[in-house]
Amino acid sequence: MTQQAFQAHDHKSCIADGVAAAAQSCAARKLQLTKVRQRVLEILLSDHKAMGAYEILDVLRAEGLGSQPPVAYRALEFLTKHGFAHRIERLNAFIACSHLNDPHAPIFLICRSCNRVVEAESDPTKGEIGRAAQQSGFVIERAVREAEGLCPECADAA
Amino acid sequence: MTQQAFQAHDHKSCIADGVAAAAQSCAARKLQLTKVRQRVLEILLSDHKAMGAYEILDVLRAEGLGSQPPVAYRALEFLTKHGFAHRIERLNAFIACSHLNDPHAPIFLICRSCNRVVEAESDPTKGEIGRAAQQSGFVIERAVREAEGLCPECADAA
DNA sequence: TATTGATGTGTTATACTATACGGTATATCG
DNA sequence: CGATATACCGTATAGTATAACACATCAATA
Repeated sequence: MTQQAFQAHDHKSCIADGVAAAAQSCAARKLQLTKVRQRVLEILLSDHKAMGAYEILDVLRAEGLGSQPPVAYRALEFLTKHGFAHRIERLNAFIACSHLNDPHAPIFLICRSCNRVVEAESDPTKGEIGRAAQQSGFVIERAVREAEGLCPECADAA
Repeated sequence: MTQQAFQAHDHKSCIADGVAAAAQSCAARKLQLTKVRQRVLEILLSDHKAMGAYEILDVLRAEGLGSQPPVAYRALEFLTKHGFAHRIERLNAFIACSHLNDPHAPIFLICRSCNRVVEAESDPTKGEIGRAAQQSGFVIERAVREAEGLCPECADAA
């Protein structure tokens, strides 16, 4: 785990750094980080919670950047496809990536009390899923690994 | 992995055994395996694919067992709550449990080509997710572990 | 320059997934 | 029996996601 969003940290830098890293990555890969895409990334970076597509759309709409669902979904598709954001299946929601470096296979820890989400990372072909796949000759292309529970603070409070 | 649904097997017994085991388990736990609940379980057992709630509802409707979404969702809630079926988050769909014995933490291998799904099993507190949680003091209550890819047969075909 | 193709945006309409709520019936148990 | 909980059904509505078509931009190229 390279980032501990359950703990206090310099959050402003999360946004600035995230956008800067994405911009650089897009430039290097000849991808277009357009206005809407960048704004959606900023919105996702603005906290460590997962946001629904319609929640994001509400923000875009208030800013005149688009009013219909496809606007949000298209931006989210771009961001997730290129690794700048991830989809949390359990929540039908999206979150900015916290490992904007290399291709990676995220694990998410979702606090059901404060709704914060932390992204960890580890090779899915290793571990239990990989072992199960190997036993049956299954070829993994994508792995969903999400844990739901209580973050340290909420666990203490309870 | 105690069952290899990617391979040929006596499928009729999947249904019969599954229903019998569920009936027995319900009796022991004083749960009501009502007509609709049992029928939904049979439908899920009838193949090793995940089925959407509305797909199940279509069958119920054709049989006069109910016509509105809540009918299917209520039965599915019962079945998943008591471990007779599982929800596949990645697919917004449901599948019969193949380990009708003890409480367990399933792993699913989803073939994107033939849509078959196999359930494996292993303790989620161990392995990568547990390690990530432990590092941050996160308390896991439920884990989603789903791999998408190609089953042996479809991988060979490709 | 004119054409073409690829990509992005905007909008309308619709499909798919899921639950809240109100009312009735049935089971269980003191 | 009466009380409580559980299951049921249906209506209505909420929440999530995509198909399809029109228009704009830009880069490569005939």
